[in-house]
Amino acid sequence: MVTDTQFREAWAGTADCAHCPTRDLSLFAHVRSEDLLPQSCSVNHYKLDRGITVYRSGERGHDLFCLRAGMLKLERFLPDGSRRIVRLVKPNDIFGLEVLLKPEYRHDAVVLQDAMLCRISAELVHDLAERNPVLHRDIMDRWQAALNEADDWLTELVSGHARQRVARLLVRLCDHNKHCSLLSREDMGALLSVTTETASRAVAEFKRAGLLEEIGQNRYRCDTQGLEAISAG
Amino acid sequence: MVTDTQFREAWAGTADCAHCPTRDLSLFAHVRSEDLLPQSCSVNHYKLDRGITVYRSGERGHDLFCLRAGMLKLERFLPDGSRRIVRLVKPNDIFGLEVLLKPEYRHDAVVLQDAMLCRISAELVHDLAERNPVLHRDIMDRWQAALNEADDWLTELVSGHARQRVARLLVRLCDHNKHCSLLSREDMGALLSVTTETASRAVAEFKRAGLLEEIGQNRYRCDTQGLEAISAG
DNA sequence: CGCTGAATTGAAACCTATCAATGTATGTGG
DNA sequence: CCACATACATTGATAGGTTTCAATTCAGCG
Repeated sequence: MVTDTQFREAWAGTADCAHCPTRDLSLFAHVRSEDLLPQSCSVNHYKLDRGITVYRSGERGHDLFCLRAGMLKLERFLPDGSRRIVRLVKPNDIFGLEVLLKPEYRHDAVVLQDAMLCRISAELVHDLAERNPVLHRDIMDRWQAALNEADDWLTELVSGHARQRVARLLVRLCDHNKHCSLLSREDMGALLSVTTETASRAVAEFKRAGLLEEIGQNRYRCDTQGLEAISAG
Repeated sequence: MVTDTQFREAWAGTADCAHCPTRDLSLFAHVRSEDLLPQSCSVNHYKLDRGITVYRSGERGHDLFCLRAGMLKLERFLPDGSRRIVRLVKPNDIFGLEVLLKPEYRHDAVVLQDAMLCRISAELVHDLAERNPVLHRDIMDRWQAALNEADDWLTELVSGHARQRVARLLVRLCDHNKHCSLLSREDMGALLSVTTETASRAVAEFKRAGLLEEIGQNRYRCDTQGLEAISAG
């Protein structure tokens, strides 16, 4: 987990939520601006490098997070030690919501791409919700969003042949320009319930077929049409 | 879906939520009793037979449900027509929560074992929440419960060999007496991402090995220890 | 008693996991 | 700057598991 010391080192400033450039996309979109002034709304943000674990499953904690940039994975461990990624966190997603109910995290949260994130205490959220009942709805929206994502995965990413799953994942990773950064093959495996080698074979095959074209350091241009054709079977 | 006519036929009475025998386990556990009197809290309950579809994915709706007895599945369809079960609903679980945010269901909800359920309008929940802020917390608890279930499935039921998955499912289906009713092999397949035949082979093997002993019409006594050994690999 | 749908079983083709080896990029110390 | 170590990706070969397609058995029901 990130220790207090590490948080201090990774500290990137105090957030000014009332004037957040992406406030409309944040959890506090509908909270009154006067409730978000720094004196009553204390939120810090941090820059965390790839590989850092923000929190671990079972660990006690009172903060939830909003990812501003980069990417994270939420993962769980099985009794036999194997690992499964259950969600990817993208910019403007909230993670660690579970601390609103119980001060304990339910996943390991690990940075996949250098991240910028806001740390928000559960207490603050509860206080704001009391004065801004509309926030309850926004919180529920976030919960539903997480559930939708989980359901999507259950339907799309764990059924069908390995190459279909990999293709579906790649399509999901693409941005609006059809560009994407790949996960490590091991992470792909942990996400799709296949082995590292199988994930690697599928990716390599897509590269050879020209469906993935390298345009930089782990940046690829994707032939989303072709990949979708494979997704469908 | 269940039409209004069918709901009328399946109608089993008006619920008296204030005196519900399982109120402590219900969504309204912490709502003031005076707010649950029949004149202000209109909830009907229904008896639905196996095979009935309560609602369909994409269908418009304003009611959520609490399952009192029996079992349901929540399923989704993939573009290619294949089917995946993403959750099982057990007594005292809430389903259809998503209508609190948007009047549209996100799964097909189908009765697996003859069910008794309460139908609660989203409007009622919103009204009660306004007067009983504590209800917000209970709603979030339900959302988190659904998410936990989804995550559990993502970690346990879709990884490992087919016989492991079937074994894990059977353990989950067992009640406190180690008794359970099996799903159809087709449903098991849709739930575990394996084919009907593979699910059947695993179940048949467990029967032969004495891990499942038939004690009645689709009722089995399970050797949970043995099944857990198989779950582990 | 035959009908129907579900469960089971068999055999072959196919796919994936496994184990092992090779290739490739990055970073470190001499 | 190069040699080397390390981590990760890729590839190959084989064993093993799952799907597929087909046939058979079984159970409930009119």
